[in-house]
Amino acid sequence: MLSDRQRQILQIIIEDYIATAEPVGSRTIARKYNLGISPATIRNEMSDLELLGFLDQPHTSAGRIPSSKAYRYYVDSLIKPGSLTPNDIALIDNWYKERVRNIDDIFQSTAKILSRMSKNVSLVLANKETTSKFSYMRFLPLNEHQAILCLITEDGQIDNCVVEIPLGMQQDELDYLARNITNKLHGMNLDTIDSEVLHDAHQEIQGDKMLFSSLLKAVTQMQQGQKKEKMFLGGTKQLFNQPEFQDANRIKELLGVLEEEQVLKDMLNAGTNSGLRVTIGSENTFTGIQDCSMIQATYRLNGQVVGTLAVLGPTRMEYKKVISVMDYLQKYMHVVFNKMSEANK
Amino acid sequence: MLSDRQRQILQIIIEDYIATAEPVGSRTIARKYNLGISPATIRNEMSDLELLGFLDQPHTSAGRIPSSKAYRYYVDSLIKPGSLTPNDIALIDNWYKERVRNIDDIFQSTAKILSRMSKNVSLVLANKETTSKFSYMRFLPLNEHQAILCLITEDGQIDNCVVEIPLGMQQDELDYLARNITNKLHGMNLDTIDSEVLHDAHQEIQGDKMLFSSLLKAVTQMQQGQKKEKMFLGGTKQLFNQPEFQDANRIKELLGVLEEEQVLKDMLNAGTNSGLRVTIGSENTFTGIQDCSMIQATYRLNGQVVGTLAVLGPTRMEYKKVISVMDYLQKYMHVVFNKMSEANK
DNA sequence: GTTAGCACTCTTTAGTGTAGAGTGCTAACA
DNA sequence: TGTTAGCACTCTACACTAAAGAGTGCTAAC
Repeated sequence: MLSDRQRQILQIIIEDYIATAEPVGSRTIARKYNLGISPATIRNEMSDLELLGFLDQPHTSAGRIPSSKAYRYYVDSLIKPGSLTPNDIALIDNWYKERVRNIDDIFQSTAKILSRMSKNVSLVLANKETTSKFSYMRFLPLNEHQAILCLITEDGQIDNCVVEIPLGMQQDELDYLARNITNKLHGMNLDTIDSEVLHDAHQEIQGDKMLFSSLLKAVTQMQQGQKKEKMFLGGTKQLFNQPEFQDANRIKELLGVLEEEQVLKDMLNAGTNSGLRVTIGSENTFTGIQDCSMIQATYRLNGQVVGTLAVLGPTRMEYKKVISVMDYLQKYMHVVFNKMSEANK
Repeated sequence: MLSDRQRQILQIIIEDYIATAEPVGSRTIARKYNLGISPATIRNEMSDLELLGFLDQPHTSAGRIPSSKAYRYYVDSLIKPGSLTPNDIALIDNWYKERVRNIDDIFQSTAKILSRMSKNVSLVLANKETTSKFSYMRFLPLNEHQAILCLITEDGQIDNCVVEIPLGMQQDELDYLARNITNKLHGMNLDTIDSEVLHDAHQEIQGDKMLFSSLLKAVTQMQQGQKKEKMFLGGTKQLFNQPEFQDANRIKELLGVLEEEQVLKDMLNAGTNSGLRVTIGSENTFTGIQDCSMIQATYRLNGQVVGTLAVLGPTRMEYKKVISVMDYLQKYMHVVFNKMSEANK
């Protein structure tokens, strides 16, 4: 529906605006880019593009800036999948080598490098929703009155809580008890164990309420530990170097959004189905970021969603670059994760 | 060294400026406060106070604002220990009742209420530096190749790591090993155990490097877990509602400071010796907050520093109110902590 | 010692003029 | 019919000016 020339002009305007943050005028285009047509012709095309809703004009004597519709068209139809420069690739590779010790480090490092390369805020959500299977339990002695109740899953996770020993109960009785309960629960998915399932165990404990509630507490604690979502933010300061966020009130508003961890989580979880998701300006349903764009990608391991990466910035964002970076990071995380699980074997 | 009248005028200027954030002029004072003297007299006194270094003048035709020296004098000599309003007390009491489940909740809640009542940023540093004594270790079975190494301290803390079982070694051999090492280490302060101390243990393991390094790893992991300082921030957004922080660049600078967790920790740890510490404006040695004041208090339990509370804001701070709030919170945390350890008994 | 009076200083706000950038329209051209 | 040169027009940004307002410092009188 757009002519080749219109597409060309639109792309130039978008990319020039992304680079300079200044409205783009017809003369600028004619001067900077060699299209072989005069400013007047460009003006006519721009006028048409504005009617079609692709361009906005801040005021009569300013150049044009791209509308949300233009960015959408740009992302969907104009961008060709680019690749990173060798420099960028080397930067990322070294980045991880120096920093990664455990899983949290991976997410943390990813947040940092992502914000650094995108010059915007990065959000990394670690979904630790893994469903492990219950293996066995033990009471480790502590003192006369207390013991440590340990739950162990088949994949080697362990959780514990301190319990009161019923008066007069000996360690061998506790061991017996642990064995019996273990027999009942062994091999069960951790998240299917609830107070009802534990009811059988209750009989083992012969109605000792304290012991039972401790057991329940340890189980739910472990379940929650598994479900935990962790959010890593990077580059808040950088975001406020963007020329669109130089106003104190705007900064405060954005800070408000970034402080609400739950809102951020909701935002990231809203688009976990597709591979890569770009939400542009007014497409955002969350208040406070309607002049922002967000690019997010989920990262899966063995089919399970392990994390979500996202970059949040002004609609005037380097979509091409950010998308390439996220693409690469997605692949890279795979490698890093595999290395890590190798190391744990 | 100051006359009664000078003290009175100084106090009025400070408190008026704290309340309004506007330079205070001689006519304003004469109009608002009934001192029985004319603006001209007040002007003379103000002139003297300026010479003495207590007042500054932004420009010739503006009123006066208090200098750091004035705030210092105010805090040291003019403030009378005030008490909170019943409203405030009720607010705090309810605040904790609703929110506190575990230790981290206490710190988190404290940060929130502190920032809310001070209208500035609150910092709460939880020093978890407790030195527990090593009790015993165990190898819990996991699978043919791996076991879970558990370290238990006398106060019931437990830490673990997954270790490779040397080829062909049986569980009873592991148990034997654990018993022997336990005999050597039992009762030792956790932080005195290092690779040298573990050398004896090394002989027990008969030179198995893997096992030894796992043991070392578990011990250091546990030591680090003990040392962990945790920082809770509250009310960043509120700080930027203060009229002195309405400039985008100033906001960015402050954000930079608040993002540097290590700097904040150093700031808080710098004044842990005294009970209550007020650092005013240029007294601050950390860059970026030289127009800020910080009020901090350490919270001790059984003589050990458990946490540090602090409020960071512009030098124009409601010292009186903040000091009372921190006073109260300090006492209140004591109560909450005791309740918590009661519950754990 | 206190105070009224007054000149002086400085900020703030509104208003004016100008340069510069960019557009839209029209008429001429290929 | 598409393209372009030319020109009037619009709007912003910036500099400059003027006037109002707040507050001081000084002096002379009480």
